[in-house]
Amino acid sequence: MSTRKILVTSALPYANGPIHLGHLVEYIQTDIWTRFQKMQGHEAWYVCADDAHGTPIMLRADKEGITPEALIAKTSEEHQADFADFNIAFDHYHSTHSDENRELASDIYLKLESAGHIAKRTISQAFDPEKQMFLPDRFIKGECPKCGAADQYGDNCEVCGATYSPTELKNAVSAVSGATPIEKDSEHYFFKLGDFEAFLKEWTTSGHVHESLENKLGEWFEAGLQDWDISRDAPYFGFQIPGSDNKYFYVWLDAPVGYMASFKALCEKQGLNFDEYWAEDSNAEVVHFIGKDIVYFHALFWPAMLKGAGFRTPSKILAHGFLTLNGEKMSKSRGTFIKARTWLDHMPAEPLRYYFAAKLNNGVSDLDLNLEDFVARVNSDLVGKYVNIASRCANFITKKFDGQLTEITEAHPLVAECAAAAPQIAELYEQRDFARAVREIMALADKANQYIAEQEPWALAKDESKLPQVHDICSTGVRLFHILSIYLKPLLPALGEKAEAFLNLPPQQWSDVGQNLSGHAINKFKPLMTRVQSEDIEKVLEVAAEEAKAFAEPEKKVEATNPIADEIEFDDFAKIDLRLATIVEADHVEGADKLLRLQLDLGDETGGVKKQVFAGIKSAYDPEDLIGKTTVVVANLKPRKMRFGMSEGMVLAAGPGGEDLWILEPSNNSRGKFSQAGNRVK
RNA sequence: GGCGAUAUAGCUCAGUUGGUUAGAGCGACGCAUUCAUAAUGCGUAGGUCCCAGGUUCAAGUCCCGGUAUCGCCA
Repeated sequence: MSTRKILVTSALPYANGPIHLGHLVEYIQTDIWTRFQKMQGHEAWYVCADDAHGTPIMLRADKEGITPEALIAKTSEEHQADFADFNIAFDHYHSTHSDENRELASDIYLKLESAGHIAKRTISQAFDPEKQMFLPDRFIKGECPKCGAADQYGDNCEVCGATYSPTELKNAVSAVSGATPIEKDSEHYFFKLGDFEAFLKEWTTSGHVHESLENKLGEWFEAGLQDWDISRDAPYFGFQIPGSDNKYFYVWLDAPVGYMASFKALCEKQGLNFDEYWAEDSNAEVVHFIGKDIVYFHALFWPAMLKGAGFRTPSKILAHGFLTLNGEKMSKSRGTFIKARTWLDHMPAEPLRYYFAAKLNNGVSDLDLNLEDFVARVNSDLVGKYVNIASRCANFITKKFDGQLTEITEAHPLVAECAAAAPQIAELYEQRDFARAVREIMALADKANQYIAEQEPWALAKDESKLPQVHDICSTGVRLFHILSIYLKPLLPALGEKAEAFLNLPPQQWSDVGQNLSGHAINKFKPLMTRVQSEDIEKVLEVAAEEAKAFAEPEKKVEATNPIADEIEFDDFAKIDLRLATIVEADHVEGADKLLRLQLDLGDETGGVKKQVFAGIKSAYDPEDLIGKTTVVVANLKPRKMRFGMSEGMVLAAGPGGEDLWILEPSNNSRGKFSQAGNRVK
């Protein structure tokens, strides 16, 4: 088998927040695949970086009173600690805010520009006059133009699902300063994606992306490839575009370049040849693992950029689905948003690696973390089946045979069968069908346990003359455990190391599956892993629930502008006779700015009392809309002489004033009954 | 709203180009066993393959319509 050169990447996590379990699906998937390739003896490199640019990071740093550089340095440290503790073994972890990335992004841009793939034109965009900055869609809030829902973002409505442009939003405000955005012109730079249509059509349908994504890509082609806006105006945290005054690369332009930049840094560290992997004629493999949400960037923009700048294009874009928790989308407010660190505070990393692997295949379907299933599956498979094989054999070897294995016949049917599965399991790893690989491996573990149960070494051990048989059986069991350990090692690197320590073997490669352990001395068995406790899961969920509260509360912490009045006795309230009344007449009052004159009918219960009331609701109601409505009136208020006539009561209304004023109207009840004028309000 | 994906046992999932009686693991129940971290082995129960049409000798699988869930809309 020839040695492959493979550069592997995971999508770059954004430096604006912590790593959560959803992120980990991808990093664990990528890590398993890369570890597998390394075990095969291939030259595989796994690089990643923090995605450190863009408006959200700039604003967050501003809010925290630190520089963006300080913010991303802090985040990077946290991200790397999280990854390390999940045994994600990057060969290099970089940042898109790095010299390598600046050089590469500029280089790619300049090449695209000189080849005529960059267009410049002026567009009009929302601008925050207070902060003196252009506002991305996500930073404009207002009312949905379709359904009127309040507090919606500038791109789509979370209530009715409508999509629109920020300029259509009603009563828009800047989420940054609260100011009303204005429209402002600015020159933007565009990458002419359409120039690459023919290339991309060919590229995307020739095995570089998963076929289930071809439909989706087809849609995009059908809609027509549009120019991509790659510039942002200052202030912006990013790289200045060469040859421009105040234009910066849009974060998504330099993000994928970060893959190259991280690898470049690795090259300097390891003395590798960058061009061997990235030159146009490179025969190395470049494999990107991504989530299905960013296929557009990786399957269209990215290969087009590389092609246009004279670099090689990716070998594979591998997209996975999203993580759900107990069947539901992870949500910060519902307390199902679990950070990597929260998990690690209460649980070991490897069971999660195993569980994800057991459910990952090469498709893009979503993956559910069912916590009950997780506990049962991990304990049953790993402790009950796999570790148990070593555990039940080791004592005999240690106590009766001084830790020495016997002559193991590789021709033993079960050993032969187990070892013969190597190519098939390797192929499943290669195809990223980890779920199937896990099933195959566990089926072999079942067979090992069956074998030991049938042979009953514990029964034979009672008879001195049968000890050689016991030795054979248990040595075979250990050998089977050895093979299974190699199969599981990409998934469970830490457990694999413990297994190697027990087996007294150096770090195992895939080819060691065939290694004969005859006469080999093993070490005393120590429990390799402990069972996952559901109480620990509970703790994780409790912390997530706490965080959900903290997430929800700040919104409620508003200053009381209109505090509740002093307490009163019931008698005080009972003195007020509130009645339902029908508005029978309503008209404007000559010479009054705020008043409307209402003629009210207080209904039969009052003996048909009619009252004239002047109400200060002109700013919010037209008289004709009021006629026929039933409302609430203070019926026993002492009449008061006003300039325009007698006011014999008071209509109740709520709201701060102006257009924001609402009179009260009784609602129909659930039994379909209607209230009547004259009913007392109590 | 447009487009896409998914729907199979209590739970999590397999089911290859349509082809006998729809499978696995976990869970439940029963039995056996005690070397092993209450770990293993044998067995039993459990399914209207989301609903409704259609194609076919034959549909979990193909086609059409619907429902639900999820995602994407640069």
